[in-house]
Amino acid sequence: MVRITGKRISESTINRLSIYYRILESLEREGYQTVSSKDLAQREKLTPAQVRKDLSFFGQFGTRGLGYPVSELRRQIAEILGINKRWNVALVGIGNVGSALVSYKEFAKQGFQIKLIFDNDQRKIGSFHKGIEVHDVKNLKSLLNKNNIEIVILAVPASVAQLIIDEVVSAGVSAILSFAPANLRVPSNVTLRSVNMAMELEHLSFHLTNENLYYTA
Amino acid sequence: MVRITGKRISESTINRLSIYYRILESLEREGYQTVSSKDLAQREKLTPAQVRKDLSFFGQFGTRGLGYPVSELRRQIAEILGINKRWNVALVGIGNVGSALVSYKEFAKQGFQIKLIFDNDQRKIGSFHKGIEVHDVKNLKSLLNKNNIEIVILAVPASVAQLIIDEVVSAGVSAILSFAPANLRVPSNVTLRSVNMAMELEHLSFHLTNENLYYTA
DNA sequence: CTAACTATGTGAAGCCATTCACAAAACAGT
DNA sequence: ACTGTTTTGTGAATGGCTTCACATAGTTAG
Repeated sequence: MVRITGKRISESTINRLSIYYRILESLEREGYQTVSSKDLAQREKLTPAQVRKDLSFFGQFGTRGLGYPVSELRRQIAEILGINKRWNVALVGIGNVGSALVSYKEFAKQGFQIKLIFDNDQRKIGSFHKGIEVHDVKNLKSLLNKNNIEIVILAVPASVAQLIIDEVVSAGVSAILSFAPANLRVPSNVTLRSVNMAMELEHLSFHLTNENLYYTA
Repeated sequence: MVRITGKRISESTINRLSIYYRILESLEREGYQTVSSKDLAQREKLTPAQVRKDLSFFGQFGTRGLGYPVSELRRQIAEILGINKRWNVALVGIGNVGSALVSYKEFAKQGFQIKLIFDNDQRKIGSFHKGIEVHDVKNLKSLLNKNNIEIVILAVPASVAQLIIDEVVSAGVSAILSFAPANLRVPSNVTLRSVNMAMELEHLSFHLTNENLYYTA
């Protein structure tokens, strides 16, 4: 899908970069100086070739005969993933899921800073969550622009998700993370990631339901 | 990966079954009797061939020249996904994320019933959430067995996630949904789905960071 | 400095999911 | 009943991701 200097980078490769990043964080804490593609692969259930191929899309980071420099590679992956900078995030919908997300420490740790919260419930508008004021969703577009919001997190009911997405897109935001249990559409220049917990559970129940049939050759 | 009567079913096919299911729910509400693979595909951005191939793994549900019967197909997919029955679910970790999950109505709607909650915080143990008592995680294994828990949802810090997974697995549970931002391991007979919100955001920041380079041929 | 070893980087091969294309089957109108 | 149209179901072709395999290059020990 994605190309960088002429090469196509698959979504799975990006996923694995996130995984490598976490492993490298651990290795750094554990005091390792270098790590081989073999060791890196063993920590997950991947092949060494996969690790090398993934990294090769972005440059040459290793030393033959020695492996990859742990700290340096971690830094490089952070740069590739864009998590070495700060991102301005807005959250739409401060119900159960939204509240949990505001308190989710992992976000801030990685540079994702929630700057604005929106809701359409008059009782919530004006209240504060973790020091952030809840704004009326009517002012969504103008406030997104004024605050240079780059990423929007959606924690709203499925029924209104598409409406809000359209507005967010028209405000020029091109990265959206949705928690609505709905199938949503965005233009091709916008990246939408969708976490659908119901779908995850359906995967599990599928496997539970069909586990005795997996190998019915 | 998965085989049913000799055919390999990919994870993506299962994902799409969930999607078809939601579309069919809508179509049913809208009063449609039948739907063609073409119409079904158009609602998502899929090809008609994809829809037909996905369904063909599980049987023949359509009528040539006419299409698929909406209600009947929805019912059939529900059966394939195993969401026509009730599942006993336990939740481990009743922090921010855990609390949101307990209140998440979509779960119950699909037959996923949270029967037990666990935590290791003495202040939380004995309290109630939506009518469900919080138990000491020390009693995890015995209570999972006693209550015939089939699915476990993990909303615990990354640092303890693997420990709890190991215990859950040893209790005989073979379906786990984790919200811990960690890379986790399970035996091959256990299905683990992992929702890692930090990874989702990293995807977004990758795309934001590299969007000007996508087509640098 | 040399020899033996280790591990990267990458073209080629293999494999798996998606798409194509068409025969088969049912519908609809006459 | 017949003809033309619609749409499924599926083997074959395609395309893309993963794995293989090896040349290359750097390390380590003597």
